[in-house]
Amino acid sequence: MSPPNVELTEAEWSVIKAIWESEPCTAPAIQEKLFKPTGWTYSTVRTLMDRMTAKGVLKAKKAGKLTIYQSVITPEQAQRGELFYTLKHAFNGAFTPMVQCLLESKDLNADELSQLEAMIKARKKSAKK
Amino acid sequence: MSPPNVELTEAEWSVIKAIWESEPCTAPAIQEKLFKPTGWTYSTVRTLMDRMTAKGVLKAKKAGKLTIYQSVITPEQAQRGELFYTLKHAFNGAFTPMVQCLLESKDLNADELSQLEAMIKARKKSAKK
DNA sequence: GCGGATTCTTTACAGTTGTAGATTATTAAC
DNA sequence: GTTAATAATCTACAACTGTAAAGAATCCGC
Repeated sequence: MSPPNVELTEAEWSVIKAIWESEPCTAPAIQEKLFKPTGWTYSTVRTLMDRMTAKGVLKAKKAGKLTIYQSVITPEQAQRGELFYTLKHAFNGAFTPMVQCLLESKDLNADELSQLEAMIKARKKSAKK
Repeated sequence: MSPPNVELTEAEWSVIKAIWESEPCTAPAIQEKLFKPTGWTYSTVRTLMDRMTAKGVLKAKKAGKLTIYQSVITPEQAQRGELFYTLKHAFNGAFTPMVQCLLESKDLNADELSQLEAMIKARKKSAKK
């Protein structure tokens, strides 16, 4: 059934990041992890997780009385989803301007820039063949 | 008052893009422009524009009975806003992985890659000094 | 098997977003 | 001046989001 179309809200991002770090996991465990940064109660986290399950980005299985959750999408899939959303809406799908905007906005040091260069070189090689 | 915090929804992106192309402009004009791709009625477009004005991304001025709209943010500001949102949520603020994800996802041709390389080189130069 | 702890379920509610109809005001044209 | 066109205002409403309380179920330890 192909990777589901990823569209995560801000709160859902927090949740799925916590899940990725410790799946399979339960809602109470995630709530505990998120409590420090967000202050969310169990109800809140549970609601989010159930909605995400309904959306297809998580899957839930009952083990006795516990509900065990797992992500259906990988971080990479989710990241790509977000990035493509932005690419499409904000940049009309134009890739180069998007990178340019990034380059101009962030204050990158020489190291980071070199790293990017290396990445591009590598890419060139593999693409070319 | 510094550039307002930009957070545009999907529909709002459509609207502001149309506005950028022809501001200052009226709601009927924008509705007409958007009708082809979206099918939105005047009411819809007008509501969006007024909400955007309330949010501070547009400004409206009455000229007789007409309301004339203008954007308060530039495309660059809006793009940066989106990009930073994604950077923060999906990539925990890590720039390099974000570019990497882009490089891996899109099938870029040699030309595009060279262009990126050139951009980085230019950046290096100006950053270094 | 009772009681406290843990987890789950149900319900709620305010704010935002996408969408638009109905009604009113304004204006330009006769 | 009356009318047709244009534009504006007001109101609405369902879906989605962020947030959570209240109550019910279950389980562990005694």
